[in-house]
Amino acid sequence: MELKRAAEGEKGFEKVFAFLRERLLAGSLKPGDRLISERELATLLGVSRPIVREALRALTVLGIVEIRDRIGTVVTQPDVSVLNDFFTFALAQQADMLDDVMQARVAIECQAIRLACERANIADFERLQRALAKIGETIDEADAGGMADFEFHRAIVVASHSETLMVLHGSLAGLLTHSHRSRRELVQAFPSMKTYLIDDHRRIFDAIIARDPERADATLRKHFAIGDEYRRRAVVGDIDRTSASG
Amino acid sequence: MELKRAAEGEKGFEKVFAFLRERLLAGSLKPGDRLISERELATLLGVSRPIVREALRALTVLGIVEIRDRIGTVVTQPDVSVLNDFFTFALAQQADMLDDVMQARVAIECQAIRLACERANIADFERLQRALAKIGETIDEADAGGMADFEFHRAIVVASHSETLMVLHGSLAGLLTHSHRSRRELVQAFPSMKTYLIDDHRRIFDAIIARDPERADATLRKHFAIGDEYRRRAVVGDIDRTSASG
DNA sequence: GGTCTGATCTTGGTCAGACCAGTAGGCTAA
DNA sequence: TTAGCCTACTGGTCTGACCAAGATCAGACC
Repeated sequence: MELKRAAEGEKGFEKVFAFLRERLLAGSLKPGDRLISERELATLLGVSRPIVREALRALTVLGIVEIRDRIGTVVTQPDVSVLNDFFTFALAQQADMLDDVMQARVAIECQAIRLACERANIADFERLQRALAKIGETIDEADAGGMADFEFHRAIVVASHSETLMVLHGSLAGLLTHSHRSRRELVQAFPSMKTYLIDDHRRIFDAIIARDPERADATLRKHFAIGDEYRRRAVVGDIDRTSASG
Repeated sequence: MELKRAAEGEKGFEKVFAFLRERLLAGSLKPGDRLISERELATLLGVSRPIVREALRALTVLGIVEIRDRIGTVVTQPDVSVLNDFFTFALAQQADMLDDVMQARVAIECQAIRLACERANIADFERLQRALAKIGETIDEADAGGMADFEFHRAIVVASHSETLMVLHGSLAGLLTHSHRSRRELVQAFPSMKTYLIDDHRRIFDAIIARDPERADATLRKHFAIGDEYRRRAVVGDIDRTSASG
């Protein structure tokens, strides 16, 4: 049935979106490629231009393509920054999602550190070393400290040389920054956290240098656990009883 | 007279998007609320309806609102599943990345199995049990066997009760179905794989039942490693020397 | 011959008005 | 009162048009 429903049974928007998704997933549309013009796309798929624009706009907010005024629409390198939009909205109402996303972060980093132990090269070590040093230097600054912390963890993922892990980790970064920030703010209140932060990252670094995946994973996992513990105790005002860091 | 010059100076789409974002972040638009009609929104902001639709479509792909045909646009509860689109696109553009994507899958599942050890309930156990049984039943069938294999691993992630991990795993799964298939095809050629497949999954299941995260993680990790080993040896035609499974 | 300039084509950005198809709610008729 | 219809409203879409500015290339100028 349905006379106007073109070849596929999808609605206008879905049709265009599906058409583009197909090409994008199949690889016939790669980053850097320029799409055909909106008008052509419209006539090609038998829909109106506003519909095409809806689909392109959808892909834009997904960070898949970029609409350049008077130039055309080009496929972009997947850019995780768009996810900030989503996170911003989502966090505005559903703050409990943070813990859940943190699980994914732990997953990514623990796998990354294992790979890093196998694959890390001199450049990776140096990056980790720099980040480690920075953590020490900025231990008293909330903002810079959080940044240094993030850079260290990011360096771990980079050292894994796994593009996929980097993409996923980058995606979660939006949430992590919040987390890192608030964690750092605890430092001001609880001096014992300084030791935890510096020593823990040092141990993690050492494990990578030693190329010991099991130890690295375990150390990193413990690092996260202790961080959780700190935050939990901070809520109830009880801190400085975290002895089991070794 | 600068007719189309927007009051705020933003382009049409940005204006509408910003307008809605404001209300959403401020909380004056909460999940469940219904937006005013597209027409009203258009006249209210001094833009055309197609522009309003672009903005609404953008919010739709971000999972913030839902456009209901002939009903209206309502604010939805944010959920991470919208990231599925993004990840699918983003990961698809790394063509040779199958092995790399596998790393992410290992990451997700190993974290999931740890959480599963803590959080799994009876229903989860039952689902795992069913999947385990199915693996045994379909050990000689490539297609059904691959499906059963996937279901078991999926059940692990579901048992983690982490929405984020489920979403990520779901995204990766699509890219790895091929992998499952080809692995299963090895079974026909190398009988020793039957034992590996059945016993390994059994051990994984047992570890979850025992609620032992470390053992579960290690067992699952070994499971993946052995699978890799099989495939590697299959390439060079040398198989059935995989003694180092214990 | 080579370079600069400008008209023209093309592209995205937007608008206005229109029609369709269901949905919801009020109104009418039984 | 109640069943059923009618209409206003909603999203879904199309058509055709105009604008502004980058891209292109012919023709003028050096």
